Amino acid sequence: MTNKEFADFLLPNVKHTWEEYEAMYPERDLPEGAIVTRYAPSPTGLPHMGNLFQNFMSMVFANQTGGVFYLRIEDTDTSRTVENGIEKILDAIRPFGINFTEGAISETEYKGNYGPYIQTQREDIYKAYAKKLIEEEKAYASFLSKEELDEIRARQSASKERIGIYGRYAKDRNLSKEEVIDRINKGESYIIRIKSPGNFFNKIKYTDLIKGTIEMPENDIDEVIIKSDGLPTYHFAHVIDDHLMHTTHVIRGDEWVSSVPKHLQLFEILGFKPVRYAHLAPLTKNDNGTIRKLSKRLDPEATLAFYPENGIPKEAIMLYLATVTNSNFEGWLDQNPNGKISDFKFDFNKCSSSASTLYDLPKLYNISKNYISRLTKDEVYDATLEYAKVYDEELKDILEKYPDYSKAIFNIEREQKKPRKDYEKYSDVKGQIWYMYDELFEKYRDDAGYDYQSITDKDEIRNIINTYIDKYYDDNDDKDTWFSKIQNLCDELGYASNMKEYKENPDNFKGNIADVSTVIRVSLTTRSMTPDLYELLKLIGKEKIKERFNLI
RNA sequence: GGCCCGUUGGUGAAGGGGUCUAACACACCACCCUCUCAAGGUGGCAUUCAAGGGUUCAAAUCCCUUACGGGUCACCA
Repeated sequence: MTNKEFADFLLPNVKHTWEEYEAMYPERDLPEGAIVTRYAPSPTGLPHMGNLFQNFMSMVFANQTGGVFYLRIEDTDTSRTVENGIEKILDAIRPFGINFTEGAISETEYKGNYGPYIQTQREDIYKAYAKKLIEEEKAYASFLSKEELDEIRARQSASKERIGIYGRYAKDRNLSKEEVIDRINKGESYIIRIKSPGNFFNKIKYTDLIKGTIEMPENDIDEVIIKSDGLPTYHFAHVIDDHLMHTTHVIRGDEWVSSVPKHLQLFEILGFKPVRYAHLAPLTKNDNGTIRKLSKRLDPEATLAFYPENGIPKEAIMLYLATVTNSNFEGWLDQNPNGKISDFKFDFNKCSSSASTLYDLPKLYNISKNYISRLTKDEVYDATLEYAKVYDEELKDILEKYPDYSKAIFNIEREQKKPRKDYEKYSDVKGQIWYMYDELFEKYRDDAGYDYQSITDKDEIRNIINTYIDKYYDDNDDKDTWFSKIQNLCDELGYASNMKEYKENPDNFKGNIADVSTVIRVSLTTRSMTPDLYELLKLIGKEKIKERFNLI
């Protein structure tokens, strides 16, 4: 029996040869230096922040080199695959503006010339290459049962040996074809293992794009490549797919670093050009002084749904991920306030090689706050409305009822060189401006509690606001006139209209212009901290100001 | 346990033999500014790079040991 016949016997009914598959997926026609990379999740659950980060990096490196970023579904563990897993992944990623140039687009469809992009639909391909290896005597059928495997592991562990199927433990390696055929005909189940040519005492070196040069022992483990259900293991599928799809760079979590010797060996055995690896450290957080991995169970911010739910702009998240990717991005953005992420040249050398990447929510919020402050009033209005449509009906109604008025509110101290930074997320908006709308003011003013600061005497408060509205306030005043009238009010009532004078002789006055302004501010809004008072008064208008003052 | 990786201020982090008594950002503190807050301005905030040892004229940067943190050792990905 020839090797070819033997391979046919072990893996029957394979439709194409590996040469045919090579021909079906020719080299991509891309510019020099183009990076082809992918996101390759298992449809076993929802993606988390770490995945988004990985996606962000992959997309950015592919885009800036004129390359390709595609989605491949690794569903070879059929027992863990969840229903609609692909849709769930797509839905979770969609709100963030991650764009795949090719790959799976639904449970059944894909776009691109290198598909299918779902591994269970590629079974024939993996088998074709497994047959090649069997023919070349680089892979073999192994009959080790679960019990035998457990026993070997237990023995190795007891004698403090390395664990795994290698060397003398790879006992099916040299079975004769006749014996293999005989056992299969008797109904024994088998899998295909690689016949590892490696020696544990040799070192291999590889250069990780992020972690730098790493030296590790050669792989000498006879790794499984085809499981008993006929599907490939991750290791085999990775190497075949990334070769056929002409992936140049694999950006993945660093739990894979220790598998690199296996993967590199597989590339070599198959005669493929290896991909370049970039291994990402896990995202961690500082939990009361201890650094630990971000956890979907413990940390809401690990879950992608957290962001849209809280009205955190996706652009801010991208900006944050950009600074996590290359920390010099932040400085660049400072120099180029209108710069876009796509204008920045990301560099693998600038990726942190530390053992963990801190995921810092306060920092994200800071970036978000700056981002929102740079938006125009129309953009803030639109984005807030979009958020409110899904998560805050009351806010949605009020924004839709008063579009122009709302935009005028958003425009206070906005669209200028150093804009006001009020909101770090769209869910902050209502809490900051509710008092500008009569409906909300009536509803919430009692609960809000008037936050008077230094002047708390009721009669004095009434005296200040009544004098002000009757004698001084006019909707048509410009800002300077408005301010000088506030000063006049102070002079009339015995408060210092000039802060410097007040600081020099505080005893000469009942208080100062800041105290008086605060009384007006609080009486109008209930709050001691608001945007520019002049703008607020003007927007609300004399009649309504009067009504609100009468409530005091 | 074996094998890998990491450890710089309150936080993130730059820097990979001399220009480092350590960039930058966030946080914090103080003062300044014709109203509060925000913004802005000025100044402050690691004599030291996990600890110890070594190489060198010279170390945060190279080497060794220790400690701590992370990852991995499946017919899971």
